[in-house]
Amino acid sequence: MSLKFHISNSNCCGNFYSDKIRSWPTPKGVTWSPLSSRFRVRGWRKFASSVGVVRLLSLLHDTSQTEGRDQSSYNSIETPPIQEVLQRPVRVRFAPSPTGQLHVGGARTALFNWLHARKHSGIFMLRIEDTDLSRSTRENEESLLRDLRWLGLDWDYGPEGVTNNSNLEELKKLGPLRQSERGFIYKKYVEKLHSEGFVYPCFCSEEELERQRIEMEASGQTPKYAGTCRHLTPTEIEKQIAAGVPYVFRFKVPKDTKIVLHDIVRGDVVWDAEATFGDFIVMRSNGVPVYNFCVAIDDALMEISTVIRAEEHLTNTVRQILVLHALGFPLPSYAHCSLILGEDRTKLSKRHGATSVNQFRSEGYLPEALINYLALLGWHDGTEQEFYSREELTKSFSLSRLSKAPAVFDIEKLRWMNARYLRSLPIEKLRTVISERLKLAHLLYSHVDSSDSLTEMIAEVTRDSVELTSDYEYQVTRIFSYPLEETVQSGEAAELLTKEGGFYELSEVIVRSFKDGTFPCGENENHRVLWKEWIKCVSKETKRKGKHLFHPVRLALTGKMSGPDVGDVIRILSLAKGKSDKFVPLEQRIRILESFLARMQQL
RNA sequence: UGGGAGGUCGUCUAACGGUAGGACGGCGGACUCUGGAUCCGCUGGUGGAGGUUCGAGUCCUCCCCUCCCAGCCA
Repeated sequence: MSLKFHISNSNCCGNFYSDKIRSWPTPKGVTWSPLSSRFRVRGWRKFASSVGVVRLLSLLHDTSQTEGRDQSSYNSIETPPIQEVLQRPVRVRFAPSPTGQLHVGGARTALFNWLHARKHSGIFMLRIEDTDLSRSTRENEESLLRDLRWLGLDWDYGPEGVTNNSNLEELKKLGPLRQSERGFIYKKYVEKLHSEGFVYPCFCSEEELERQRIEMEASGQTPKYAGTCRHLTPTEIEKQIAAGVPYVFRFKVPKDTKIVLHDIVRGDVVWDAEATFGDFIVMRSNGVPVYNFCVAIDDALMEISTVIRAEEHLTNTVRQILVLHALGFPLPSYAHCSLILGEDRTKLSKRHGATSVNQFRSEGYLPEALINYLALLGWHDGTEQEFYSREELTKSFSLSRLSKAPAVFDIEKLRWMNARYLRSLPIEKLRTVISERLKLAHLLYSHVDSSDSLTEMIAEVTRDSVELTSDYEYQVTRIFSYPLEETVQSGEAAELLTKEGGFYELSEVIVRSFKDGTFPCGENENHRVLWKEWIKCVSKETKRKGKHLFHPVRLALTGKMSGPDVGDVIRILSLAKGKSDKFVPLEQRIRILESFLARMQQL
């Protein structure tokens, strides 16, 4: 299908704005106070409903709407039936705004788009929506791209304006998909809409609009543009322009127009255009077009088959459909995915703690685990499967199985899933991860190879006690340390320090065994066997077993009350020689233990 | 407030109108030591009220609650 690129550029509207579009100055920062905080009139509705007023009012409203109106004059703009769209070649996009880091909500939207494209051998594009110049940065854009790559969500075409796939060369005609560089395109379409009477210049100042809003709220009305400039005569318009009054372009929201959306996730949704929005701005006074306009244009030019995005944009679809329809573009289909919420059931944001993909990476989550978790948040394939490889996801994914209800982000479950992924990692991969992490934390000399027996041993010993890759730092630091004094002073070992506790008795045995060379120091390849034998001998000699044997031995040799198998710790200490300077070697531990015993004897 | 979308264990989710099931968490037990490992067990839910039906999470009506849009943000 070929899309319209033709622009009617000549016949009207002169140079009203052509000069403005050239430069995109930084608009002043606007602080937005949410409407909810401006509306404090909660009480009356409760009261009214109790006496049935609301119902009565709504009935009156309904009659007034239909009364004396020619039903046939009611227009309907409808998105194509879902079945029909599913026949089209798949072209989807992820369109983030570089106003911050990629968060998990965005990542999930990107994932769903990616899965849909890959499943149907379609095209997945990345478009940067940076029309808010004051909040968008190149750093954010770069971090966005890096995070998507880390997640393995590769795009076929994007802001770079290049493609590796020779079959997709035609995409290059779109130009780079970065909205701040596409002003000239949007400008043409504003001109077209103006010449055809779909948009009009509005000279109301921001202060004036704010005043109107406050007034409307005060009188209990829904704040909406009053249409002050809608019916200005050409003479009045020229006069204002001549006087240098700044102006925006507003879209004339039509009367009696029904917007019908066949949403793949939400089903059929219907709005009355006029009841939903006042005339909305498509181009700011500084010549920069706004989100709802750019999205519509770009989705059309990119020939997007299905817009897959978050539910927060559901109502925005009305404005976008109006723009598309006015320009004669075919409508895409839409799939509005439910939102990800924080624990308090509000939209996930920074105050909910870790929410950005970047944070999850640095905290030691694996991309596969994050992908798996996000896919299952609001989607399932009807089976009870919980673990999906990327290929399995691609195979099973279906937009029609997306959940309508929003989902609370549960970091506990993500941790659990990450742990499962980490533990099932092949040993070679695990060793690489471990040695990278440990070197970064200076727990391992940088020259040590990841295939070293030390990393292998660490991988094996800590396998079941890590959930995040960053846990290796903590685990190894613990294994390397010998905090005997601290543990004793904390009082948690009090029981072991009594006569029955056995700490002194077993410490004596250990020191003696170390001195006469019968102690398994971890040098031997067969260390585990030797260690078991040694434990057995000690058990026989001291007539202790179970926790009465292991607890005191653990304390004496590791200085801690818990940790991995003590024999394995001894082996790690031996293997660490010459590979790290952050550990307390066995010999030193014995010395510390000896002096501790001596001190205790004096008391 | 107007328009729109939602509501099944604490959380994520299943259930042609036919036994409310699984997973995370929590709790308990087992593993001749520890446990953030593993295995086993337990816990706990259809927002509310009516109605239709032999039978309702599912269909109907009303109510309640949550979220989204209502900006020269996206």
